[in-house]
Amino acid sequence: MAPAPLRKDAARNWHKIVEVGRRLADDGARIQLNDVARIASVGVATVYRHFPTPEALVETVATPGLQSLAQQAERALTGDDPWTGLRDFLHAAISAQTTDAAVAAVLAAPQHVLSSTTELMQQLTRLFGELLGRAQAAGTADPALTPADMAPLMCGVAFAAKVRPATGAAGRAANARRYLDVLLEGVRTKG
Amino acid sequence: MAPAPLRKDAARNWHKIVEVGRRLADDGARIQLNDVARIASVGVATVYRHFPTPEALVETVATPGLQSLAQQAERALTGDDPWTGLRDFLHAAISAQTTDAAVAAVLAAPQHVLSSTTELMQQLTRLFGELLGRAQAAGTADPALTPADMAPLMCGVAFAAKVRPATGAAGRAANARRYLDVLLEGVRTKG
Amino acid sequence: MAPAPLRKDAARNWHKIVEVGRRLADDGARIQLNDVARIASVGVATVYRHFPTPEALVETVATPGLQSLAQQAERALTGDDPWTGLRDFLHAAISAQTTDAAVAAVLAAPQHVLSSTTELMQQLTRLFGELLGRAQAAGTADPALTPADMAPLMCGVAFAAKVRPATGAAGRAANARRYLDVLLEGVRTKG
Amino acid sequence: MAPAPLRKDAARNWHKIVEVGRRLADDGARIQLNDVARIASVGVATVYRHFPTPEALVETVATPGLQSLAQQAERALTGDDPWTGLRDFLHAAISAQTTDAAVAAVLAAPQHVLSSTTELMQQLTRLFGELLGRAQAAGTADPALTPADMAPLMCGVAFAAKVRPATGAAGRAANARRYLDVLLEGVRTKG
DNA sequence: TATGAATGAGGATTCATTCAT
DNA sequence: CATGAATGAATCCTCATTCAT
Repeated sequence: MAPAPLRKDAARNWHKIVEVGRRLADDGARIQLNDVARIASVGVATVYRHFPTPEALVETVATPGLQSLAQQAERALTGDDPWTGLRDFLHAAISAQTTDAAVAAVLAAPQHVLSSTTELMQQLTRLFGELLGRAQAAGTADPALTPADMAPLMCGVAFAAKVRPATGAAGRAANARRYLDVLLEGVRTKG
Repeated sequence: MAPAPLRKDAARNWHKIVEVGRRLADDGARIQLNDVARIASVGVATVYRHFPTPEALVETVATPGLQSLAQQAERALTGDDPWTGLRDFLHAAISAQTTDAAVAAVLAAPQHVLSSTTELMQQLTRLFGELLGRAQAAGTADPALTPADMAPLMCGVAFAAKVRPATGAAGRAANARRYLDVLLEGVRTKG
Repeated sequence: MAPAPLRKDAARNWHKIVEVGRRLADDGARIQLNDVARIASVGVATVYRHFPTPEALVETVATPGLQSLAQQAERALTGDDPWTGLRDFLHAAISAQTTDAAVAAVLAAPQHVLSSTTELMQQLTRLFGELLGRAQAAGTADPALTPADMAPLMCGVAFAAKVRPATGAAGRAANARRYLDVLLEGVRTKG
Repeated sequence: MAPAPLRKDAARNWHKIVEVGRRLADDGARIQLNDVARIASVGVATVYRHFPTPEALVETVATPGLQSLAQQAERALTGDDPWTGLRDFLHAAISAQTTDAAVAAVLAAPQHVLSSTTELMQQLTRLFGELLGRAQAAGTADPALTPADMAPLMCGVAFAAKVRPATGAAGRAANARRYLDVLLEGVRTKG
């Protein structure tokens, strides 16, 4: 989220660019670095220096959301009830994707251009795995699932909510929650 | 699937174009009418006359798959066990999406350009609804779900399988089936 | 105006095409033979066989108007007053151009593709010359003008009226008349 | 006529483009931005940035001619003899159109894309009106004419000269002058 | 002769990226 | 480092004309 140490003016530009990137990513539109530059009132080359590709910008935009997600996972791991921890975290994951299109894009991407993003995603996958593993060990989660299934499943839920016609962001978010609840019912092992 | 009655040579071109369209759609790539023309060894304008937009071609390519899906739904409705009917049909839907990228694209599209596609999708939604309704009436499916939820959920499952790294088409298909089974477990009402 | 002797069905097509050509020419739009074919519900090649180029069609459309103009010129030559004859004929020429865009196009064209049009235009130029010559001989028309000036001047008046913003065809025609009257005042030799 | 303040290299390109535009406009041909780019040895997009449409380029090319015309009109208004002022100015207007095809195009266009051109044309129409009004007040010009008639009439004269077959630019210019003289004779009120 | 599908060059425009200032 | 003009390949689409049926 924070740029490498930069001169003060460079840092200001960096922030302006990321801010605009966030706005454009939210529209779901494919980001064009030229547009970003124009809207941010910054030279194109400045954008290109900071973010060589649109993906780099998207990943940067997504970083805070992903970090917060990782923190929530770690907090969930400290709780007593494995199932509750898993469930609450997955709700957070869906909420993050619904709120922040950049997070959804990065979660669904087959690979990443920033090494920091790659690390973050590995961390996230590990945390997903631990949460799932705890629940499986407790006998409350389908043992057939693997850590690598969790992120894709979350992307699927978010995608389903995007496909489903809905009125407004709130409606879409509500659908996403419903769909996640159905899925969780399938993940949970019935006693 | 079949073109409007055409002259023999026109029909040959139509088929060549659709064939190429199917190949390109399978790659998941965004179809470019110019490429289609080149690969099909046909003039650009010929492609444009038959299919004014890429969407028109994709929908045409998807039509047989969607029709076959509709037939399977109708057959499923004739079975005795509501749950089995629903389950088998949803497996067919996932299989169709995994096999035929055009089907996946059309199912996930917010709207369609061919009136025939629109009708087909309405028919499909209706059949989805009937299958779901029968299962709900029998007390074996979550009553909170609506007919309009089914297609999005299927798109979500297919998307999840696409996001999940896998080796080969077979691996992806297997993942899709696993994910659908998890979801079905969530849809099914437990006695 | 009349086609060369044709089979009955060919003649019917010829008329349909010319009729559509007249409508399209009236819009002032550059005629496209393909559009003509579509609107006339006739094959493109049929249009091309009858009229190899748009100009051929335009000239054909203009022919009746030009012929009627020639007749009016000949009638004007039989009158007693040279000036009245010239004046009335020029009014007719302006009216023809205002009414029939094809006439205006042919009159302003540097050359023609149909030999019949070429002949008609030569005849018209000759008649222009005779009317002008009579008036000049009577001392009522500027002797500096030549027969070859008349058609261009008429085109100029029609063009001026087209440039001048006006409401509706009637307004444009009225402007054209006013402009012609001013010009005639300049042509007329004052006693 | 002058570009907005530009970087030195940008200004050089701007001038090259306008220069080529002037040459192509003189041919009377419909300007194609792509040709302009090629002939000016400049990227297409460079032309498009400076002049989004051919009209914008034509209007820019015409601007110096129109400005000079406006200056001549203002000078003509300072003279003692209203009729001489009007006459000389109209000769200048015809000469400008004959010399510079872009001027003719802009004068005849129903509307303009550059606001500067619109303003220039309004100014010109006002000056036309003042010159005409002075002559009418002095009883030497047809009171039926309005300011809005002057530009169209000048376009008509230029058009007539273009229609009239002539040898070389000089011949065409001579015809235009003759036609204007005839028209002026019609405009002038005879004592 | 009539048809209309086929052609593919041509035209307009955009966009990601580089580079001179 | 910052700027934004320049680039030109790439894309999308139309149209006049031909030719197979």
